[in-house]
Amino acid sequence: MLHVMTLNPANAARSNWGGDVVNAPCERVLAAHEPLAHEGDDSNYIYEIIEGVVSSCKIFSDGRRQIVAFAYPGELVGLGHQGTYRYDFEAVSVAKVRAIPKTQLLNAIRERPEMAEKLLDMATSEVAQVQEHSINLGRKTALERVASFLVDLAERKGGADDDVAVFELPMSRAEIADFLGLTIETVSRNLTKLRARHVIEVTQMTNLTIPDMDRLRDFAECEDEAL
Amino acid sequence: MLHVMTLNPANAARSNWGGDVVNAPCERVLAAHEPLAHEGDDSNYIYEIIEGVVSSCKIFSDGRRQIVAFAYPGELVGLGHQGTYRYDFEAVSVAKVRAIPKTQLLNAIRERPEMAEKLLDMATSEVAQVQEHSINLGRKTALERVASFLVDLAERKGGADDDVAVFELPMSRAEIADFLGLTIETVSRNLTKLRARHVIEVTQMTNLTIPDMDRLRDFAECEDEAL
DNA sequence: CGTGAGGTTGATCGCTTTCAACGGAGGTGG
DNA sequence: CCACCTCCGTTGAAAGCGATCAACCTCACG
Repeated sequence: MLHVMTLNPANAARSNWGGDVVNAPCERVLAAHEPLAHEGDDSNYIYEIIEGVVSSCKIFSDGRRQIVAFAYPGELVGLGHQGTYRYDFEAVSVAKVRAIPKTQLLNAIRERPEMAEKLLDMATSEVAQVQEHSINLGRKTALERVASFLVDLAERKGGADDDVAVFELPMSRAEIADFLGLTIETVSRNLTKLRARHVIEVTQMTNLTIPDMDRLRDFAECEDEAL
Repeated sequence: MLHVMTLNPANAARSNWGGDVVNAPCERVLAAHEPLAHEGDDSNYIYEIIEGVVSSCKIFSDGRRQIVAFAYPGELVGLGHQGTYRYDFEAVSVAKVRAIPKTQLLNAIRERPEMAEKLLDMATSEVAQVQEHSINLGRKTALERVASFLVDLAERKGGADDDVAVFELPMSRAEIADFLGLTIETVSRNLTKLRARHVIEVTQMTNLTIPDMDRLRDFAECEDEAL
């Protein structure tokens, strides 16, 4: 049965998709906010996130931005972009990525069928993530979106199904806003609202504590949080 | 090089993913609004759309709905839903689908590597579609969303890059609204706004004419409509 | 200690929602 | 054949949520 690999931190060290057997890994370290590739660039490489977070962002001619996804360690960026990239890719915080030439990936698929299966798993789990996010964008209030985002982040970072979560926010308010389809101000207001109700505790801007995940989940209005 | 197959009507008759070589196709005809599967059902089958349109819908406990995607002929529904389906699937109009047992699909992947590649293409193109839609939901105004939706629909139905498009709207205002993250009233208002500006012509509710696609594209605010 | 970037908070505006009424198409039964 | 009903779509008026505009705060850095 096809199954999606869990993308927990324990997997970060080794390659999820099996690319580690290929030599010349071509790793690249990115500073915070350093671009990895731009929309329209030739999509010669697919990038595997080793450490940190990378954003996929669409910028409109009038300045509007939408971050389509954050890619975390173990995930791929640039898969399925034929010819040229459809989005800007940029490191959110310091990040390390492995550049995989598309041609090499193609060969790997052809030679090792289990590789294709693994990539299919990753692609379908990306579909699931983006679909879940489009539900947030389409039908949730600002508060619910912020709460959903924090739930998602906490489940990635923190221990699996812990009741309490402590973690760092790698992204700025602006990036959260552009991901959630809101403004910086609205994100800030709703974070303080959650703080006021003691759903979250914020220490020095970038450090978060969630004393009760289930309470946060209530604010996210997700009946099926078991993704 | 990986490339996504074009999902134009010409391909609708035969199977896009190659499943036609497998016998016992198990076709199913659905009436308008007939459910194909429900969220939480065991995901034993993947469905290939042969004719018509099928929606993937999430329903909240408080009644809010979000249609995550419309699946058109040649596309798959249920791919990557492990264990149970994550959404309700339902025919928008009369539809014909082919039910493919998951186990059979798995075997096909293992035995025929080019099948895995094809499925990967379909999955990545689904990612692209959903990402594009989440941009609409996150950063576009109601008018832009409606226009974008019509552009998308016209490009699927009408001749490839025709200047003028004539086609039928298979879905109701409610379904459009739930797809675009709007209300029925807002969809209606913006359709009349487009009609008032002679961007579209509506005859008997379900029949649309777009005299100038580029003008409609202007309203969609998509600099890169070449997807 | 001055400066600037990022974050918070407040006041107002505007787009979309909500509530409500109306109209047309299709179906049913008298 | 027509009255009646229901569903769907449209249109109008009012309300509300998030955006916008603006001020202030905090902290890192020179």
